[in-house]
Amino acid sequence: MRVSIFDVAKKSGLSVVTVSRVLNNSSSVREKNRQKVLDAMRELNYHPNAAARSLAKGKTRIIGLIVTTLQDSFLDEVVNEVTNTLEAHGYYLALSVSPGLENEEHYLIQEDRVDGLIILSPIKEEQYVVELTKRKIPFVLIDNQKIIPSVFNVIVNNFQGGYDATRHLIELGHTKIAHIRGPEYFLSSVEREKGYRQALREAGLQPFAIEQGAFAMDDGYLIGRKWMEADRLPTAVFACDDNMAVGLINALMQEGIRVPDHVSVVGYDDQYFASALHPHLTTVKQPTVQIGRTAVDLLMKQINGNAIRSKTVKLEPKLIVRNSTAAPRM
Amino acid sequence: MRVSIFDVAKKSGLSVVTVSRVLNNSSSVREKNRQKVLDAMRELNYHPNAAARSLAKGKTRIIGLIVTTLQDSFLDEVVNEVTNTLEAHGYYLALSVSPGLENEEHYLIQEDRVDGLIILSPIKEEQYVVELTKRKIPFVLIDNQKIIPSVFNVIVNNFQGGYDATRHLIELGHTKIAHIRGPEYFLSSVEREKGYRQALREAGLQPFAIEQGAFAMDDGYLIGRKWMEADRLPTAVFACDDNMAVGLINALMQEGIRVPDHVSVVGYDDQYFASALHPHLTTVKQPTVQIGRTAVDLLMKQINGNAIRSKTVKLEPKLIVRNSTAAPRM
DNA sequence: TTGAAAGCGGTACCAA
DNA sequence: TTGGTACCGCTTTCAA
Repeated sequence: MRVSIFDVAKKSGLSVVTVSRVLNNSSSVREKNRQKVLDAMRELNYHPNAAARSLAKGKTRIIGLIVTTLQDSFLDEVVNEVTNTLEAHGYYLALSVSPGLENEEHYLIQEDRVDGLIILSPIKEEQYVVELTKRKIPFVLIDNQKIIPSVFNVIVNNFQGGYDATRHLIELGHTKIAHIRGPEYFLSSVEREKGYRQALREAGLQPFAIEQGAFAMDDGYLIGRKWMEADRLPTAVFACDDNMAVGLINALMQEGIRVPDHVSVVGYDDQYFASALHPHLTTVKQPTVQIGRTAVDLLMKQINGNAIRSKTVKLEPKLIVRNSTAAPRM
Repeated sequence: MRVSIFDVAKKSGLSVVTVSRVLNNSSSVREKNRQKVLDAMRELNYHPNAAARSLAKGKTRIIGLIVTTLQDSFLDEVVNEVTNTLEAHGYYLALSVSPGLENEEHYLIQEDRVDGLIILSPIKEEQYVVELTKRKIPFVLIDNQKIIPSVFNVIVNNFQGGYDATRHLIELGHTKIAHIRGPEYFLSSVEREKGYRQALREAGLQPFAIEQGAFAMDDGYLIGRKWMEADRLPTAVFACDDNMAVGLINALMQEGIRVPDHVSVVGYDDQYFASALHPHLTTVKQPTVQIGRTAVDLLMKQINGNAIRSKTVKLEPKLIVRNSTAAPRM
């Protein structure tokens, strides 16, 4: 038989109300009685029932985080930070992997299982926006595609990231700088490319080449091979993500073209494997900790009805210089 | 104001009981009335309250999956399979990242938020076993360290994996076969090494060298450098995981030693990056789909009180031959 | 500081 | 096939 709050009340000789107060760290419980209650709980091996608490309070103390994939270093750090920040607020994280909201039947929102939701890099964000707004579930979008002014979101300055990466190559003395961009339906890809172009323009340079891939290592690899076969290699490349950067380096090294001696390469995202491989990849790191913290912050403010300055928070990425970039050979 | 089952009852002109029946797809509701209820639900934009249902039923319909890290391709596939299999059983998955059960305060088990738990590659599994057994929460361990006969677990035949990997190298004609093993406190490491040794023994060969790493790319890299500096390279290597295998290849290629032309390398786990990099890594793949399915299966049987043959299910890994292995040069 | 009683939103039993 | 009602376990008034 399940141990309920009544059993604890009986055992401790106090009422369920007092037990409940102890459970909620309420003030106004005589210390002596609090101890009695705690003792009874321990002896009975009592654990409160989450469903009953949620029902009575109208809150679950759970925040959902919906991600589209688990294959990303980015994710790991964001999840950690979100977990920790939430904990400080007395909330728990329920992670859910879901490619999209096809049937508007996601269990987290279906029955109000969460007090709020964070949605990471959504593909079809509008669906979430519509559904969650309708259900009045507070939510925050991270790294979303379209900026909807009425919606809370945390985004990263991708233009700046592309700019900084390219600027770094220019400052090293490169002039033949190519770019491997991502799919155009990702806002981030487009912005990074804009940053690349802007940096070149300011330096009076032309793009040496611009190729396109879909964030797969093989895309970078094949582009590298193509360049080598055409015997038209840039001296520096800014790739829209680490996968393509590593793929490119892989192709070059295989043919004995050394990075960064012959070609410098900059990636984007700071994936684990990219920093672990030699040469350690120069890349642009997302401010993962800040992203996680900010998202929770925005969510808590919504839930607690606090005033909010701006619904959109834009964070800055950070160039991390490692060993895949160097001055060009003369 | 929240829309409750009473509102639906009123609107549809039926009782809450009937509404509840519709909600649970109960038989014995006149089709006409069912429609009335459904219409009312739609009009009112009604969504049942999960907490109330859980409380009344004594079940949450949620299964927790606790993982120690998100940095693993293995995980992604298992999670997908678990999600799908659970769905077929009418359950939802709540994923939680937690390094261990330090304070025995994991929210998933703290307040019976789940009907069951799957724990993936736990470090300190005893803590879970003790706590969950005490709370009578059904659970299944995946890839656990110690086999506890009284506990349900899904494990993989790591001995076989090590054996197959090594056997593959032997069959290619290699005789100078080294091994990079993992930390000895992982049962899987120990078993894979045993498989390696057994395969060699059967072929009348001696280990060419055995080094140890901690599943980091850099470990493989440094071991590779060490071998090269000592000018004592094996012609084939079986690494205990893909990270170390890739790190090793990285070191070799950097010095112009070609894989598999000069050295063949086999990894373990089939991580995404390992199969994407060139040469595509020959590796041993965990049966992720089967693992996920089996774990859910064992859990459901526990929950439903079905008879169970064996509490431990051992699955077989599978060697995947790609381009990092070839016959030795004469 | 404490407790009695009325919910929170469903489900389940029993009777109609 | 339908509905009245007790109840799931906890929190929240309100009064003492």
